Order: sequence, then structure tokens, then C-alpha cells
Amino acid sequence: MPRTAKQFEEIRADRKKAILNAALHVFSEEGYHSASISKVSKAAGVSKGLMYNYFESKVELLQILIGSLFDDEINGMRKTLEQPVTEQSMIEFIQMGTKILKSKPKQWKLYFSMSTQPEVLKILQDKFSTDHILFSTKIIEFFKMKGDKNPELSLTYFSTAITGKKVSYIMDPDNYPIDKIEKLIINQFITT
Amino acid sequence: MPRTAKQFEEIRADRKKAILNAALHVFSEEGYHSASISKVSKAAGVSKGLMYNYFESKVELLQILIGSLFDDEINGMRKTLEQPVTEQSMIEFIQMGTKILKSKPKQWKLYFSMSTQPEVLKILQDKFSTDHILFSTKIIEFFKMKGDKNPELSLTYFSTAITGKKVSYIMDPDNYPIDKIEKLIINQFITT
Amino acid sequence: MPRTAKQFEEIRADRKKAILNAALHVFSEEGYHSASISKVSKAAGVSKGLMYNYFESKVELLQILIGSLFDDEINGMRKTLEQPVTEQSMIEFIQMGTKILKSKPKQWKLYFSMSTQPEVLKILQDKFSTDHILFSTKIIEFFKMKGDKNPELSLTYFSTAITGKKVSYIMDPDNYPIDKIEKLIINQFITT
Amino acid sequence: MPRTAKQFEEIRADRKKAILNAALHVFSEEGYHSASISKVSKAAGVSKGLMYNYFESKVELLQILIGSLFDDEINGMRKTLEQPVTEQSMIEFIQMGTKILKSKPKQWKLYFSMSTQPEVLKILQDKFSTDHILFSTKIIEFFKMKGDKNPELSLTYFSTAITGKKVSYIMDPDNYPIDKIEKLIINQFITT
DNA sequence: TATGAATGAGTTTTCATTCAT
DNA sequence: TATGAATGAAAACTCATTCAT
Repeated sequence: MPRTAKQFEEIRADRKKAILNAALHVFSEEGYHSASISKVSKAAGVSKGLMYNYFESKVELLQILIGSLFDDEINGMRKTLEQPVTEQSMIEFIQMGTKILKSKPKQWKLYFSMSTQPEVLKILQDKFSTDHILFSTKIIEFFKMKGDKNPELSLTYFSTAITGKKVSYIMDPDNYPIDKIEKLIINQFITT
Repeated sequence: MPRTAKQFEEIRADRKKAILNAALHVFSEEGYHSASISKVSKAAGVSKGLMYNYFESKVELLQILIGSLFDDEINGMRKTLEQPVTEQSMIEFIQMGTKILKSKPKQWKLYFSMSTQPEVLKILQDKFSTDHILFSTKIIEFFKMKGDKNPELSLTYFSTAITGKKVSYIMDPDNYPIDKIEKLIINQFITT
Repeated sequence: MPRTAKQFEEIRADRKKAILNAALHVFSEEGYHSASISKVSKAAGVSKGLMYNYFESKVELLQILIGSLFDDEINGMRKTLEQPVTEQSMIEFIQMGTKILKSKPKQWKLYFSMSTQPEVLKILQDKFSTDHILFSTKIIEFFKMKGDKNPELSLTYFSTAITGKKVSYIMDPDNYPIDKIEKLIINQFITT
Repeated sequence: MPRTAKQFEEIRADRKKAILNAALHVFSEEGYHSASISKVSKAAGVSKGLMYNYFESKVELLQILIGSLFDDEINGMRKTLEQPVTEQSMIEFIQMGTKILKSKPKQWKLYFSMSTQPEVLKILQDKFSTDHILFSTKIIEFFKMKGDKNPELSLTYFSTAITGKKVSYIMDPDNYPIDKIEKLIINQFITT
């Protein structure tokens, strides 16, 4: 009984996921450069040769892993920021960030360790250039709305806190009390 | 007529500095793993072989570059925290952090991109294990003194802000207004 | 259609043999240290890289080549000495030594040139520690049985002759009359 | 007060000896190929550069060390064998061999581990080719004199014992009872 | 589609020898 | 004469990628 084209597609999709997943684990454990394709393929339960049937190269794996991260983030953030800027939407915006972070800690760790590398910078530029401005504008708007006298600086300070939260969590996801810190950030920057 | 011992010492010191400097530039530009010893030696204007006259291995270069960073930081922090904990000493502590950051931005960038790698984690454990506890204790003491009801959480929030400051600066040292952010942190956590 | 597991196994076994064989020739011709992996791989008709698919390191090649020698020898000696000690078993013991020597002259040459090196001493210790004592005991027992007044010294003299035979043969396998010397040794030490 | 030419010569000779001595120790400890010129020069208390003032190359050191061994041996053997061949002269010949062995165990060990290498074979050919025949002839003559029916084979068996003695002693100079074995050899081959 | 053997360019590292002083 | 810094050629080893089957 030959499989249908649709079944083939499904198999392909599953395998791709399995490989990406294996790559994520191995890369985040050993670091992208130290990890070998051999280990990834073994972890995925797939032969080395087959990997190249699904992905062009090692760097493509990395770029997909990190790129998808930002697809999620950007989409999430875009949704919350498309609404009129209110305390509520800002809170959702922050919570969205935490949620995305908690759902993919390994990806974020990987991203973090590679964020200064050319291979990764390239993606970020592609993905982020336009959206970043949008977000900034929205957040500044919020601070203005609250009567902030230096909303640009507030944006920077706010981003600093968000960054600190992200990095601290990535460094030690098991012990960092991210929810409590989130609340403190919300208290400090959003609800007065 | 052979050179004197002192002359040799000077040559060695100069070359060591030159090599470390070159390594720092190349590593921080291209990433430790992507950078080759060949490139480092070319950047330092010496032969590949000579590098091994001065340093045991590629990883030793990395460890010296990053280790020295923490020697500085630990010493700075120790000095400011040896004093009785006051607002003044806490301010100095924060300013010390900024100063160290600004004096060696490339090293810090390198450190951040390598901070999840075994090669680097090992050094930090060696350098940091005891001191870290001391610093935490002191800062908690400060927050207690100020009547804080949850000084442990405040420490974490404070560390989050400091981390955010560090990382934000490293990511974009030319545009990040670190001094202004420093003031905001001092205002928020120290002087009320 | 991919090869079956069995086919892969065969390929691996063949290649391993070919590489070990090439290594033996090159090492014993030029000496272990002077011989390069490049030359070995060329002699085996494979790429340098492939060697490391099959063997961990250059020194592993050496250790396998020499280790297998002693596996053979120890097994042979053990078999003949497990029997009750008689003139016949002692003769077989000596003949076994000659046979092993003649079957792998290049390995023995390699062994002798490396026998004082740490890389090789290590294997011998692992392989020989317990058996050596057993063998000595058995041979001493034989000399005692024959009424020898100083069987320990006789063991040493006997070993000296065996060693002399081994080394002389290795140095010039084509011209050394090993069988005749073997007979002389048997006459001298075993049958009167 | 400028040194005389003779004094200079003496200094040179002393230094040469010191370097050769250091080389011997280091080579015999670590093996010729594994040992580095750096270590030798340090052991000799002399700079690397200066070593090349006294010796052409690393291999020259080896060749001098091993060559001198055979100068001694050949001279010693020649002296004892220049006399008419008697039991006494044969005994002296054997004792001479033991004496030379005991006086330079490290050289012999080095020689032994290098004896199959091209660098060393070259010297031996130069030194040995003619003398070896002389010695063989003399010893055969002795066995003939004693009424031996196969003196050529006896020579080989005798050489085997001598070789065995040599090698056994080199392998474990501290525990091998070379004097006792020497007596046994003399008893067996010389004094019937 | 699927395998893992095979490649080869590239990497780190070593060290006898040379050279400026 | 004396030093050890400096070289560079060659070594061992790695690994992303290709390829025969």
C-alpha cells in the first residue's frame, strides 16, 4: 500500500522537527561550534547523510532555530502592541515575553551565546529591523501617556530591566524567580 | 653580546601583551571558535609558533582574557564591599561595575558570548565560588538596613538591573546611555 | 538502496585490517616516531581523515599492534603451561615462542624498538602483570623437578637464552637459524 | 687576563662532555624522538643556541653517543682478540663485554631502542662492517680448537647467549644478575 | 529515501634550527 | 661566545560535507 503524498509530507515534517529538536539540545549543551553534525544526527536517530536531505548545512539549522524564536516573539509582541496602548496591553506585552522565554529556554540560551556572531546577526537584521522601531514607538507612546518627562530614557531603562530578566533567567532557569521579577517590573514601569 | 635578562623580560612582556591584545580583537570580532590561531598570530605580527612559546594553547588565551576580567571585577567589588555597607559604598560598588565595563568592553563582549561554554564556566567557578556569597550577603544586609521586607528578592531584582545594564551596554556600547541608566539604578535601589 | 549492516561491518573490518597492516609496515620500517600518519594512510590507500574514523590516535595503532602480539603470546604460553609441567610441555612452550615469533616478525621488531618507551610499557604492564609470575613459577617448578640446585638462576639463564634467540631473530630474520638454536636450547635446558 | 688557547680548548671539551651527558640522560629517559633539544640544553645548563655551536644537529648527538659505544667495544674486543685465541682470552673477551655494558647502561639502552632506526644503522655499518668478520673468525677458530664439530653454529649460539645477556641487563639493570649469568656463559661455552 | 564510509581542507600544536643582539 | 626569541615546515587531528551503494 503506497503512502499518499500527504503522508510523505507528514513524515518529512516530523523528521525535520526531530532533527531540529536534536540540534537544539546538542547545540545548547555543547555550544554550536563545538557540537558536531555527527552528534546531532545520532541524537535525532537519523543518518548524517539524511540530514543533508532535510537541511542544507549546519548553519541553516542554527538559523532556523534562532529565527523561529524571533518569529514567535515578534508575532506575540505585534499582537499585543497592535491594540491601543494601555496598562493592560503593556502588561500583556511583558507577560508575553516571559511566556516565550519560558517555553523555549534552550533556544534562548543558544541565541544568547551566539548573538554576537555573524551567522546570527544576519538573521536578526532581517527579522528585526522594521519591527523594532514599531515596538519602541509604542512603548514610548505609553510612557508619554503616563506623563513621563523623558520617555526615551524610560524606554531604555525598561528595556534594560527586560534584558536583565531575560539573561538572568537564561543563565539559571531553575533558580531564577522570573515570575516575581516580572511582577516587580510591572509594578515599577506600568502600574506606576 | 647577548641581551640581558631584563631585556628578555621586556621582550616577553611586550609580546605577551601584543598577543593577548590581538587575540582579544580577533576573538571578540569573529567569536572564539571561528577565530583561528593563524589569524591571531597574523594580527599580533608574530609567527604561529611563537604563540606557543608564550601561551600553552588557544584556550589558555581565552581563559586569561576572561579571567583577568574577573580578577579586576572581584578586586574592585571586594574593595568597595569591605567597607561598612552604606549608601555611599553601594553607590561606589555600582560605579565600579560600570567603570570596569567601560574599560574593557571587548573582553566583556567575549565573555558574554562564551559565558555558557565549559571552557569559561570552569574559570568562573574557580574565581567566583567564595566571593559571590560574600557579595550577596553584603547587599542583602544593605537592603535589610533600609527596612526592606524581602531583601533577598530585592537582591535578585537589583542583580537583574545590573545584568541588564551590562548586557545592554555590551550589545551596543556606542549608543547605550550607561551613565544615565546607572543613575536610575542608584536612585531606584540605593537612595530610596 | 543503502548497504546492509553486514556489508558495513565487512567494509569496516577490511579497512581496519588494511590500516593496521599499513601501519605495521611503515612503523617497523621507519620507526614509530619518524613515521607519519600521512604515510600510513597513503600506504593503506585511504585518506588521513578516515584513519581517525577507525582509530582514535596514532598511539592506538601502535598499542593495538603490540598488544595483539602479547595476547597471542600469553594465550599460547598459558595453554602450554596449564598442563602439568613435563619435558614435553616445556618443549611445546619453547616451540610456541618460536612459532609466534616467526608468524609476526615485523611486529616483534616494532615491539623491540619501542619496548623502552612509556607508550608501550603501559600496555605490557596491563597485559603481563599477573601472568608473568605464573609462568616463572611453572618454569622454576620444572627445574626443581629436574633436581636443579639453583632453579631461580636457571630460570634467569633460560630466559636469557630465550631473549637472545628472540632478539637475534628479529635483528636478522632471514639469516638467523632459529630452528637450530631452538633445538640447542631444548637440549641444554630441557632434555638434560 | 685573557685565557690561553689551551684553556679555551679545555672549556670547549668540558662543555661538549656536559652536553653529551645531558643528551644521554634525556634521550634514554624519554626516547630520542620524544626528547626535545630544549630539554637537553636545559639539562646541560646551556642555551639552545650554544648547543649548535658545539654540535651540528640533534642527530649528531645521537650518533656520537652511540658511535662512542662501539668505539669502546670494538677497541676492547680487538685487544683481547688480537692475542692468540685461548680460553683465557675468550674469558677476557666475555668479561670485557660485561664491563662495557655495566659502565654505560644508559647508552646501551638508547642504542637498543634505536638499533633498528636508519639514523643508527648507518653508523653501525660504518663502524662494524670489517671488525665483525674478524671477531667471528676468531671465535670460530676457538670453537674449532676445542674440537667443536659445528663451530659456526656454536658461534651463533654463543652470540645468542651474549645478546640475551646484553638485552636482559639493559631491560632491568638493577635486578638482572649479570655476573652470575656471565659465569654460566663462560662455563658453558669456554671451559667446557 | 537512507546509510555511514570517505574525503580533504582546515585547525591546533610541536620543535629543530636560525638569528638578532 | 652566548642567549633565548623567533621561525616555519610538518605533524596529529577534526569535521562539515559528499558519495557510492
